[in-house]
Formats: sequence, C-alpha cells, structure tokens
Amino acid sequence: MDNLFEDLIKEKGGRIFANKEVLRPTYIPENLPHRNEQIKNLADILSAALRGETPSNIMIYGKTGTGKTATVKYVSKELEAMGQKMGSKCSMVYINSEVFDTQYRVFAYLARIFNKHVPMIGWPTDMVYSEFKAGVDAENWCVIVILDEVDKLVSKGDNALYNLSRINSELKNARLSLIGISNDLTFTELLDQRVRSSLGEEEIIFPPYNAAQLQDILSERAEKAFNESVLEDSVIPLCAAFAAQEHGDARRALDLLRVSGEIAERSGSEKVKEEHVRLASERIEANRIEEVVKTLPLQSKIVLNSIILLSKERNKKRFSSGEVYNMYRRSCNFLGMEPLTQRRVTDLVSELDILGLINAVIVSKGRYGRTKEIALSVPISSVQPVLLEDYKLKALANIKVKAQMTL
DNA sequence: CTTCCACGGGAACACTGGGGTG
DNA sequence: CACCCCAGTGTTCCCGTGGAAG
Repeated sequence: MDNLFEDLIKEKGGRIFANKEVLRPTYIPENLPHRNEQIKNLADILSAALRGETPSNIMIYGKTGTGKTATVKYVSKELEAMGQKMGSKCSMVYINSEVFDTQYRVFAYLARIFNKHVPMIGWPTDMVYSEFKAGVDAENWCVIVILDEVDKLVSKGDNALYNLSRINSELKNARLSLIGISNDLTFTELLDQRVRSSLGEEEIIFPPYNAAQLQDILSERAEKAFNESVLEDSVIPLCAAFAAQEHGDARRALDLLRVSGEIAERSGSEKVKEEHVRLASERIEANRIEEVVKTLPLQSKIVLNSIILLSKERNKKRFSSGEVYNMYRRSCNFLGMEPLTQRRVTDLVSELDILGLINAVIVSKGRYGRTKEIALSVPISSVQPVLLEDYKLKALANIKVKAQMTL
C-alpha cells in the first residue's frame, strides 16, 4: 500500500532543484564573489587576535543584501579554526541586534553564552553586565562580538555600545573587540562622541552589487541549486536585473531565483522560464505586503483601514491627517474602543509610511496651517482582505456601509 | 510680517512581567 | 507569601516650530 507521501517525495527529488538550500539566505557559501577586498581587509584587522593583540573595533556599512553578514560569518569561521590550530583561542559571538535590541537583552545573551545563568528579564542591568564581564574574563582569550543591525540598538537610546566599548579596561585576562554591522551610513551621527571614535577605528564599506556582479553570484549558486540545463538562458540575467533595481540586493535576487524555480516546479514545467520569474516577482511583493499587514499592531491596522475606507468613500487619493484621524475615531467608536490621541496616531502613520504601505508628505497650506497628506501606496485589493482577517476588525467590514449612509 | 495647524521631539506616566528579599 | 525593584513598552501631555497664504 502506498504511503501518502510517496508520490510527493518523488516529485520533490524532481526535475528542477538539485539542492534548494543553497538559495536560502541562511546558506553561507565558501566563495563570495566580488567581496575579496572586504574579506582581506577584515582578515587583516582581525589577524591581530591570533598574535595575542586586541584587534581594532570595526564598523561595517552596506545596504541589505550586500553580503555583510555572510562575509563576517565566513571570516569568523576561518579565524576560529586558525586560532585553534595555533593555540591562541579566539571566539566570535554573533548577535542580531534586531532580536536582542536593548542593552539588557544583549548583555543577558552574552552572559549566557559564557555559561552564566541570567534571566532574560528582571535583574538590574549592571548586575547582568558584571556577570557577563566575569564570564568573559574567566579565560585568557580574544572575544570578538559581532553586532548585526547595530543601528537598531542605538535608535533606542541605549548605552550598550558605550559599555561594550570600554569594557577592555576592566578585563584582566580576556580581550574583547567589536564588529558593528549597519545598513545606515549616517547612523554614527547619533552616537556619543566617545563611542563613535572607539567603534569606528576601522571602517569597511560594502557597495551594492551591480547587475553583472549579481549575475555572477546567481550563476555560482544556481550551479549547485539546480539540475543541469533547467534554467533558460534569460532567467539569471532577468533575476539580476530585477534585484539591481532594488539597490543591488543579492538576497532579493536569490529569493527571486528560488521562487521562480518553485513556481516552475509546481506548474510542472521542465524548465524555468522568463514568465516564471515575472510571476515570482509579483508573488514576492504580494507576500511582503501580506506579511507586513498581518503583523501590524491592532491600532495601526485600524489606522490603515481608515485610510482604505476614505479611499473607497471619496473619489480621491490623498487625505489630510485630520480626515484620517476623524475616520479613525469613528472606527474606534464602532469597535467600542478608546481612540488614541492625535499625537500617537501621527506616529503610527509615520510607521506605516516607513513600511511602504502608505505615502505621506508634509504640506504647508499657508494661512491654513500644516498637515500631512496621506495616500495608500499599495492596491486596496491586496491589503483589505488581510486586514479583515483579524477577528477584532471583522466588525469594520460593516461600518463601511453604515458610514456611507450616515454621511 | 502675521497667523494658523498639525508635526514631531521630549518628558512623564502607566502598566507588564519578571526578578530578589524578608 | 507579600512586597518592592527593575527594564521595557506604549501611551499621553506639553510645547517649540515650519512655512506659505493672506
């Protein structure tokens, strides 16, 4: 008797992919095209660790998908391996500051890595800090802390960076240096002067890839990821071109290639064709919007929904913040909720703007004051269904009709 | 030059969920 | 157990400010 999954597994071994994992963003290739300069630079600086010195702190800049994280992880793997061979112990700790985004959480995580027991909340921060310090100092070694997306840490006004950068003077055995990774070139301006000079001892820039370089990257991965000659010739250049428009984001390009392959596979095609890439591009964008909208906090959803209601009700596209706020209040009344203040709602609007769901510009209307003009920047059809999935917003599906009648 | 309105920065506050201590 | 301490988050309150119409 056939197992339910039998056919599916056979499918999977399928015609298109040889190894899909290679295309995922978590995969670290052993060869990073067009990043030799950065790798060498990084290795140069870090080699100090192997000579028993303390490497300079490093700041790494580059837009998303320019290979920053992959490069750093690759170099750190090599360094740790070499350290073991030479008997001078090195350890790299990778922290994604988007996950550990406050000073407490960073120190608590670090302390845990060095075998100290620290609860994730509850203690005073300085206690966590000394636990971590004791943990690091327990051995004679060089610890390199990698802070990915370090701008997320700074924006919360934390002095985690300050504490980290001066910790060396308090350590007796261990040495510690920092690698900060940021995709915002201007973020050091927010830093305290002392931190800025200490963290920016060395700087490495990762420029965006151009279309040709993206093609190299894709070709190399495609060789492992796909079976032979399943890709039509135009597929890779097209993926590269799409991603090059998005400021040379290699992650985007790889996503696009993977999804194209999946679509081709599912449609039972022998080859990945140009049309699959175009479909994939649309799908990825739609998924992005859906994902963003779904994870919005409730109040933001109501605000967004208010803008949608306005767009439907009137025949125009842009609305003043006053109009949006009124509609928002009405929605809240319908839902039996206390509306937030106008001040708070302007913040929510700004967040929606940053997420790219709406477009907001400040306009001065002279004698009649200043306002923000707000417009939806994604199709209603791709947003509203997702919004109404939220059971708390279900009621708003009806408000629309009533509101129209009472107006 | 005045005037008007919301923008947006910053402080203060409330609340949460977890500590340690007696 | 009751109690207070602490970091973190979302919110409100207060207020100085930008900038074109009048």
